[in-house]
Amino acid sequence: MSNPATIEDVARLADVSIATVSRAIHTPEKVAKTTRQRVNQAIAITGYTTNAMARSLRMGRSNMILVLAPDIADPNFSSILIGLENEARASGYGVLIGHTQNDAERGLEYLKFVSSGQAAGLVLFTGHQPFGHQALAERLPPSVAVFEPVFDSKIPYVGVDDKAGGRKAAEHLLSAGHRRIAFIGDSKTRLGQQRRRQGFDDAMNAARIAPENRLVLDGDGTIESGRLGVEQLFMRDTLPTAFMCVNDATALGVMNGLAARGYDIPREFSVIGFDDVPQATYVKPALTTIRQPRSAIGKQAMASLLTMLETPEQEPTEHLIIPDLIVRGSVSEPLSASLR
Amino acid sequence: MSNPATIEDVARLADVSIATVSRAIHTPEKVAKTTRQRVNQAIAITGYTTNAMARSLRMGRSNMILVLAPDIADPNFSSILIGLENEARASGYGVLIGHTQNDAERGLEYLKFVSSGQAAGLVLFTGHQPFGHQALAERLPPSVAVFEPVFDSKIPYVGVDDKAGGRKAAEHLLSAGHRRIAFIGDSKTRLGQQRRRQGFDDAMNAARIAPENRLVLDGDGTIESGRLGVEQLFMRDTLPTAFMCVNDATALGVMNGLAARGYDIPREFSVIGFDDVPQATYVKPALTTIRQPRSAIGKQAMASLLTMLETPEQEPTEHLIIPDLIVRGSVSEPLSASLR
DNA sequence: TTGTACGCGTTATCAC
DNA sequence: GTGATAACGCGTACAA
Repeated sequence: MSNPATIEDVARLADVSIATVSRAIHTPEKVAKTTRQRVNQAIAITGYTTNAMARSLRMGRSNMILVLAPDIADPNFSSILIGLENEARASGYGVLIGHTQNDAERGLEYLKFVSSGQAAGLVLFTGHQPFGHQALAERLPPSVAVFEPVFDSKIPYVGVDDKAGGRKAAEHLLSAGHRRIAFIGDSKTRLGQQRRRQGFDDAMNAARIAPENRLVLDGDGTIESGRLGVEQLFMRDTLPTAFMCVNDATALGVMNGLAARGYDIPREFSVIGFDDVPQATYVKPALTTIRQPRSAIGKQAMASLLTMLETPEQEPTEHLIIPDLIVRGSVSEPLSASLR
Repeated sequence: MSNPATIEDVARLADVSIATVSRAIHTPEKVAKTTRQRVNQAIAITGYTTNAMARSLRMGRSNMILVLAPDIADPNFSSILIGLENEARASGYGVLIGHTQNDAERGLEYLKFVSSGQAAGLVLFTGHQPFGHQALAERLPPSVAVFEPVFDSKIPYVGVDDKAGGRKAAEHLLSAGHRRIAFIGDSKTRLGQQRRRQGFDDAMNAARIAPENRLVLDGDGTIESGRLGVEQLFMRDTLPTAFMCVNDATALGVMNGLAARGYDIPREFSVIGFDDVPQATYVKPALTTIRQPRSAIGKQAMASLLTMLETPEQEPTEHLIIPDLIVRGSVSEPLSASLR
């Protein structure tokens, strides 16, 4: 008998019906002490564990949450994940991760997984809807987006307040005395990046910085895009005194590009990032940045998802968390100021 | 009708029995052209997708592989994962990730997942058996271990040849002229670490280095353990001229500790790591190390697992891949040699 | 070529 | 307090 024991094996051994076994497990108070004991004994002997699949099939709902991530190596991912997991586990849910690699086929596969009821809810780390059959995509289970809002959808988003964070970053640069600032990493499709850009603009407007002193460059948030931004800027007439980067990866690229040209940070150029990835502390000088409250995001996102599961009628809400500025070594006053 | 369409909805619409629908999907050649077309049309209209859960329950086998990882942020993990995924997908399997955080409760949860047939196979990234019910642990599905062999078990291991790698690293140090070398990161429980240590010993023996010139320190493979190793060594009389670290994290810690004491690498001390994590290139000087052939490991591991699934009678085999030495900037000849 | 009916392991609704 | 039994959605002998 190498097959896992079923509820029937237990029933036979305890000499009761399978109904009684099920009751003994889920509503112990409704079964007589003595029978309950017999059942428990039988369970111990057979090593019975309820078959989660059959259970979910019958109940039409599982206790697993699927987290969809395009890139598992994203330094933001793991700590958000831990927040998600801890909160889920506290409510008796388990967490499974699907790695989509930004690939439609893989997305479809996971979509089938959830649509067949093997997951009760979905956490999207992707910034877009999972691809796949139209029919499947329309029947998404309760879902939340973390880290990046889902473009063009009504999926509730839990994450950092990008606009407020962007504003904080820009203000830090301004208060250090910078007046000509480059924003690296504008985007037409990524909502989070757009919002950070908005915060930047708000701060610049409030400080009455003329538009020609705002150098805005596109970028996709990669290290390369940061390097590229530096190159593009050096081909222009006017250089900024500070770089505000849409995220830390971009900032790392910018620092890299600047270092390659022999410039000293922060003496000659100031750089500020966004996210506070682990890398930010290792680089020299350590990167001043805006910190993502990652585990708080995970915790809140899962909490939202779970309430959606328990009370489906309730309208889901966005949850924006204001981030903190982390001052390290990559920002100082502009060179021109100290020359005066 | 917001519920997903079932096979019965399709059958009704195509005016056939569910058996015919099932056949039309799985053995199209066994159903008449005209009926097949009607069925396909009905499928298209309803947006039907077969319920993977019911299917697995009926067939007693799913097409998902579960990957168990204690720490999703391990820089070694993601590229091994991609190797696993590509290979799995080529054979029609999907990959799901369970993050155990080295926690027994979580391990048990995932164990239940597989034991209820929701995953056909298991990939262990943990270095130990998943914890849980004895009964469950004994009924593990076909499994392979990657990255780190599973201690005290017969689960086949696919990974780097740690001993050969350890030997290569030591030989590199020796051929640079070092004769007093510290090994940081010995372990009594972790097989991979032990094997690297063995390779180290082999090389030292072959070079006839006296045991008193081998400084072996315990360590758990974390950055902290590297720092700690440096501290411990500096409290002794004799210092090594080179550090062979059980992995890159340890090496980073060692470099960190050395830098904190104002030493120059590689002029005053040489350091070599093992793994070749992304970090290794960013640090200064860039770390000379042994490279894990990560995606090859993932590919081979999944291939092994899949053959175990298809032909269960076959004896599983270990698969050791010889790693390459990656020479960067953290090793040079010992200071004493250049002083001569 | 197609349809009927059973079973996979549960839970829940009835009766007793 | 307990036991039959009907679902959940699917695949597949077996019968037609």
